[in-house]
Amino acid sequence: MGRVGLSTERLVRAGAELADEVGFDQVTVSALARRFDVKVASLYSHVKNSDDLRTRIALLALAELADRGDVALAGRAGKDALTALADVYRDYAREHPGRYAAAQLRLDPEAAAASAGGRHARMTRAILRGYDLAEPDQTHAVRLLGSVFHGYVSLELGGGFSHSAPDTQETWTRILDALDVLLRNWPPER
Amino acid sequence: MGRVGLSTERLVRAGAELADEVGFDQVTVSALARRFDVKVASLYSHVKNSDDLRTRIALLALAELADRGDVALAGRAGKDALTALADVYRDYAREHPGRYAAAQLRLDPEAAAASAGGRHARMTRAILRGYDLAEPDQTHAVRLLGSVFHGYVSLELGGGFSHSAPDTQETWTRILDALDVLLRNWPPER
DNA sequence: AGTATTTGCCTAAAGATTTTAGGCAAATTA
DNA sequence: TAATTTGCCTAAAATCTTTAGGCAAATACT
Repeated sequence: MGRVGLSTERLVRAGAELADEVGFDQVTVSALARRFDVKVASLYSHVKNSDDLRTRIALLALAELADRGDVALAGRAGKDALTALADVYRDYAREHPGRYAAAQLRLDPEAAAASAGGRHARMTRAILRGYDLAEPDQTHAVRLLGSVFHGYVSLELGGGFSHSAPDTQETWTRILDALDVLLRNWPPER
Repeated sequence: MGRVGLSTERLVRAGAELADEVGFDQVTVSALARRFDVKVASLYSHVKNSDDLRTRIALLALAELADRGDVALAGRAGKDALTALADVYRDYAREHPGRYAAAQLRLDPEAAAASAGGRHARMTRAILRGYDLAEPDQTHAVRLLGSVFHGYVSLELGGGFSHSAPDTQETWTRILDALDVLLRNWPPER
């Protein structure tokens, strides 16, 4: 039996696909080995252990998301940019639910530092350049946007908004309208 | 060896404690058996399987959260109610991270129907009685509030806001202020 | 080309978790 | 006190994780 050509790269990529197909928590070293028609032990030359595999998938997802964000933000500002980045998260989660779940994995400090997390924070902050917010309000707003993006996408994906009258696209549009208004009229500290 | 007095109740309760201590995804039938100093197989008389156990912990968490919400909302309206319910989620997540994670478990339709999910939706809608929102805007607002509550709490818990200048309590307060303003001036469809 | 070395996937094996089946003794009921 | 139910047990199979050591294919060197 010749060599299949395993590599950390390929394993992580296949792991991400597997996650999208069966759910991130069903991603297992064994399942991945089956997918390559290879014995389980063979994977341990390319990946430290199960946790390492999952962390790498999370890092891949975060990087892919950041890449999409960069593209979406290029040449946009204000509400245009807000909508574009918001849609990046929502669309990615719908296209790649397993990867999106992976991106939510709690990373240890080391992995977190090496992750695209910083890029995400910078992208959100870039959006706010189109609005007139000084610190610390800008940070408050960054956190609000992060919360809404993540919260909405995660609830929608989890079916929290199912069986409901106004469809979720409509709500999404109106929420982004509302956030735009809010950012243009950010209430001062009282 | 006599009987320890296992029951579904006690197992689920202990499972919730275990989740808070070691994380929801580390909650395992085996670990629970060890905690009761009992053989693993003994648990299977009280719980169908691992999934059943986890689902029951999720249902417990959702019910506890709803109970706290009821108490918090009693006699409150408007921004007072908004803040009270928001704090219920945030405080619960901080006190019981494992349970909060459990509450995020994706339930199958049957379990979802039997869950306190409906109570949560009703509580959020109750808050909006203090604001002047007709359908479908009310539903949009319900979804926005749910997104912010869940998104913020989940990001804060995951350390997404760490190493940061304005502390998270400050941001939380300002976000609730902002939501209050937004709900009082909900932008019409354009 | 021929040899040496590294690399990649394998077999073997141990430990853990999940789950089912069937048994015996303690608790409950008659 | 006898009969029945109930609760925890032992046994065992299936799956997953992980480590150790082996052999052959790919790569590098003379």
